[in-house]
Amino acid sequence: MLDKRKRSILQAIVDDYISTAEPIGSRTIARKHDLGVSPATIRNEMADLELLGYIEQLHTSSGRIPSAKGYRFYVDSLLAPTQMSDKEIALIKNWYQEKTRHVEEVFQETAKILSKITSNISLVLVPQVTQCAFKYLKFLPFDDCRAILVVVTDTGFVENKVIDIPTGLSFNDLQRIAEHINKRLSGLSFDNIELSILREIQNDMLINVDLFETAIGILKQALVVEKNERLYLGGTTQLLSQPEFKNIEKVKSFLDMLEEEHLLANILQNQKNDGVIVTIGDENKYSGIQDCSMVQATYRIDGQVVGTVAVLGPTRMDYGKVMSVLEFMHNHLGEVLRKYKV
Amino acid sequence: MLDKRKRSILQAIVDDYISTAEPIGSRTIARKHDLGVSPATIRNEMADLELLGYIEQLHTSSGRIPSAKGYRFYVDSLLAPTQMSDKEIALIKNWYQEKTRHVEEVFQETAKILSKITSNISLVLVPQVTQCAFKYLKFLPFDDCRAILVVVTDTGFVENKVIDIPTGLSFNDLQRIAEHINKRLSGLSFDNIELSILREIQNDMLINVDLFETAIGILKQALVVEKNERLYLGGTTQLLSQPEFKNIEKVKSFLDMLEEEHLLANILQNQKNDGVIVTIGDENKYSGIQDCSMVQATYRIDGQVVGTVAVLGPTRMDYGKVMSVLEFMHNHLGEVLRKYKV
DNA sequence: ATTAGCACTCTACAGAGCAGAGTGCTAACA
DNA sequence: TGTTAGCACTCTGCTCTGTAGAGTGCTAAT
Repeated sequence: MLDKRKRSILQAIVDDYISTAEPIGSRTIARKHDLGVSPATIRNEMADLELLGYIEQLHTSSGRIPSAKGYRFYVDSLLAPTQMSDKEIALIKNWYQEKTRHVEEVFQETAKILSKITSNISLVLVPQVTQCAFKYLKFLPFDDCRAILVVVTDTGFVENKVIDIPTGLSFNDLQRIAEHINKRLSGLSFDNIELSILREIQNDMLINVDLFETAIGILKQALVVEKNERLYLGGTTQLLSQPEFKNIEKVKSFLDMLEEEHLLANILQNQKNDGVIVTIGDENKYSGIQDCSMVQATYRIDGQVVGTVAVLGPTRMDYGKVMSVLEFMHNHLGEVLRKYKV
Repeated sequence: MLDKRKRSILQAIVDDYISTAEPIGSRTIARKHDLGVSPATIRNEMADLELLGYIEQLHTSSGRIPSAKGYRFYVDSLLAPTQMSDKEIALIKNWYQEKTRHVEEVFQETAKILSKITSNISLVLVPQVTQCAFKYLKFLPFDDCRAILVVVTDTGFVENKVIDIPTGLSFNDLQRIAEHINKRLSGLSFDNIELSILREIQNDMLINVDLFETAIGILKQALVVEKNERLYLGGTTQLLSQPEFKNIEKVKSFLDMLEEEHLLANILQNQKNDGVIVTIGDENKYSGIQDCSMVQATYRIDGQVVGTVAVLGPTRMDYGKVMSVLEFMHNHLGEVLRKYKV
């Protein structure tokens, strides 16, 4: 365990580096932070800290910057848990009120809010429909050869698709099929709708196999659609403001990486604990972001975890601020979704 | 009118500059293009071309680059109209087939295709629902206090929203309201649905003013939703590959500008002619893109222009390629939309 | 244990010098 | 008269050099 002075010095280094992005020297610390000791003493302490692996040097005569281990210690032991100010909270609530009418907009605006406040990239993982329960589906008339299929979940997600009516089927047939399916599937989560159940329904109905396949195909298609586009990204342009992305090549490869949406979605999905989690540098499993840090938080509807929000940025990020914002989202995003959507 | 040799030289300059992004000197032209004259002669011709305003010099001893006027002449008189190769066309068609299931995806993938092929930013302006005709609306049950409103247009757009059932109204009341509205509005374009008609309906129905206001409010809300998000952007990261955006500040201000979506949407909407249009440099009205060029093209469904696609990039863009791709979209996007959507 | 002093190291920046590419002008040539 | 070779000139971009500034580690004194 570090003694008090070492902790103060480490804290000074991390704080300063986060705000200036410049390596910190012993004189700077002595000047800015009143530790009551001379730069020389600080130098000795810094040499110790470097030996212990908490800070690093870019070259022999440069100041020190925090290592991943240093950030980790800072986040775990030095950072006083802060809350967002009432003013900021009011601002966010107002933002939601003004800009969101649709569910999708809540996710999108959440991504915008997060990136705006933290000046970093934000990710919002949308609840997967497969975790919701099927409520009913319904066919609406469109014209002689087409109909509109509407699928409704218990959480109020509504998905629709214009479909061709299979030849040989009347609109009434479709309605009968819908009724049957609804009777059997209503209340089941999409994850639990297995082919076996669908087969049963088919037997019950004694209808032509082909027609049934078509109907199920349509249902599946609607589900596929819902699965897509379930990750909202925000603030990719914020990158350009960060000094670590002065190099345009770096920006490019990073943005290309971001387009591999499913990878990011996987990372977010794998969060086990409920709450705010910080992953620093090479603690990240996914190599594309090993020189970045990610702070993520789950959010819940009716007490159940349905999705994750996250902020991704250079390891040199304002952990205090980012964590407080995500803490807020962790506690309140469910409420917002509830209020605006369903 | 320029004589043949001047035209060849101008063409050489534009072609080379488009592919290398470097100013072109007289020797380079003599070497690469077999014009049968010495660099000195070319120098004289270039001096003339500069005087006439077709080319420019960055500093006294640099090579020449095309001016806006030069590009204009190139596009109008030097560029042989090219068509996309069969291979490319097959590639695009295949892309649509694999990646698009939903209408929205057609727009999104169109943006991706355009930016990928042209290495520039692409814009896809989605048909506004207000140009379509209202077909019908329908309420679907959700729970005791909420219902789902579905609005259907004649082109197959379906919009839905979960709404609170106004207190005092039963689900049956909603259905009666829907029937009435459908009877009166079906077939009208959204642009033509004026408040006056809505008032008439209200009188017909002899229902409580408040309730009616609520119903109309809901309808309007659905329309507002449809109006949003009608511009798809693609390939913003392509910018970073262009040498004119080496400067990171430039990239940043440009991306910020792009976020003002409505401005871009306006530019695209104002296209009067049906077909492919090229706007070079300061021919652009909107100052944010006056050092860029934009190539835009309308697309049609059933012969009627419903939207615009465009490619935006530095004036130094491959006009031949961009124009051929947009020509293709002009002719075929309607088909694709028709095939995949309705 | 702390600190002042000192020699040393590394970066960032500015200026000098040079090679390379390009130009305009002039005079010679077909 | 149109074309060309030759030449002096200009501007950029690169490398090299020197210097100021910040920072370090070590040593010896407090």
